[in-house]
Amino acid sequence: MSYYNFVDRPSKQRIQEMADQLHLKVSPDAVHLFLDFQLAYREVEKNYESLVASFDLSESRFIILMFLYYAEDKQLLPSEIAHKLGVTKPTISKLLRGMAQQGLVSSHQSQSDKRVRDVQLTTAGEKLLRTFLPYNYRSSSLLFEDFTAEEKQQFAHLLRKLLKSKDKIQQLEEDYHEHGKN
Amino acid sequence: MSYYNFVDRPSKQRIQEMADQLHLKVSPDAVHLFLDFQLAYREVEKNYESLVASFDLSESRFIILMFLYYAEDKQLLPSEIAHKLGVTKPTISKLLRGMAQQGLVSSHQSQSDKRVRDVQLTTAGEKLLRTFLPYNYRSSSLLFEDFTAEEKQQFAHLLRKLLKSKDKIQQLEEDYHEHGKN
DNA sequence: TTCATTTAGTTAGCCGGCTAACTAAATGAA
DNA sequence: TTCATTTAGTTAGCCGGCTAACTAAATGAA
Repeated sequence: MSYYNFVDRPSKQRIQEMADQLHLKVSPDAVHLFLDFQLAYREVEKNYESLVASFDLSESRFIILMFLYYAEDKQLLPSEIAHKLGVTKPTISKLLRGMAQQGLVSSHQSQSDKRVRDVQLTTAGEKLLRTFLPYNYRSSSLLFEDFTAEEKQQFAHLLRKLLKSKDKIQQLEEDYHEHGKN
Repeated sequence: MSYYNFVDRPSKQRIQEMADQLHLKVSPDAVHLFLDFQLAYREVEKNYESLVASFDLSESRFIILMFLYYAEDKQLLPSEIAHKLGVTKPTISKLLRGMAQQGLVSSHQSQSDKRVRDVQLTTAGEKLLRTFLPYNYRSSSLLFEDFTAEEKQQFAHLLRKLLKSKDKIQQLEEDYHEHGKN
């Protein structure tokens, strides 16, 4: 069975009804648009992750291979990779252990600092990266194939705008912690 | 420390260089735009999930409360909830067990079909839902606050277009399974 | 009426995230 | 030079996803 994220999506009417019931003066458009955004991402990402998985990779593992490929001596520290990828140390620890088992990276204790392990891209890792990369390029190209140059520009603009607004949600959360709970 | 998803993003130049190296005739724009899309979603979603977590909920738990609220007798079967939410049976099984422990739902074996458990929204569950809902509306409103009506319409249009293109990635994967592996 | 098939749900175990708590090593101020 | 502090990494255990394999009950064709 093929699962579709969030099958039962509320209609604008239902969103409006609920808002009225709660005496909220809001437009249902924004809620609906946020759901559209989430759905679009999740459906696209599901197919993208599935493509990546065909190569025995995950998106994170692929990006780690890219980081190593571009690093000096094709080598980085776990903490550097964690920072670049934007994940915590325990997460990178698990990912690298898995990639080492796959033979995509190798790691050795550093001589200069014995707390540290140098993570090295293996030839197998580089080979897999080169095999997958064309598919990665193609997937993005296909995804935006039907977009005009103007539409692509618009989309980038709207995404930037959205990204800037994310702090407002954080602000809302802080307001709740300060006042809302009482 | 505040983590930022995927800190080290490749520049268009780097994307172009790699494409040249692989002799791929692709524009780096699409790859870059896909990364923008992923980043925007993940950053927004991170803050949204954090807001939801302030109410001892996750997005999935919140949506389940909504389904139950709108259901006849405020009651559904696990399999119905799984279908509406678009997740597998094991996932819903875990979620509902957690929500029952929180006291948000209760469940009882059905008389008519003994394989089945009726999941019921509790008064505590409904109360929490009513507390959180205004924040949910506000978060979406804030997110799109700076969008003009036209921009919202454009965004919805572009997201629909993107959603339609997701099948091309699946097609690419099928092509790989058939031909690419040889 | 029986028995193979279907349906509903759970359990085990994996992945990629997280936090909390830990060990080991390096650092730097007194 | 010492020792508190910082830094690097791991382990345990949680969450929300998944697949595979299972049990129990309902169903429907012979």
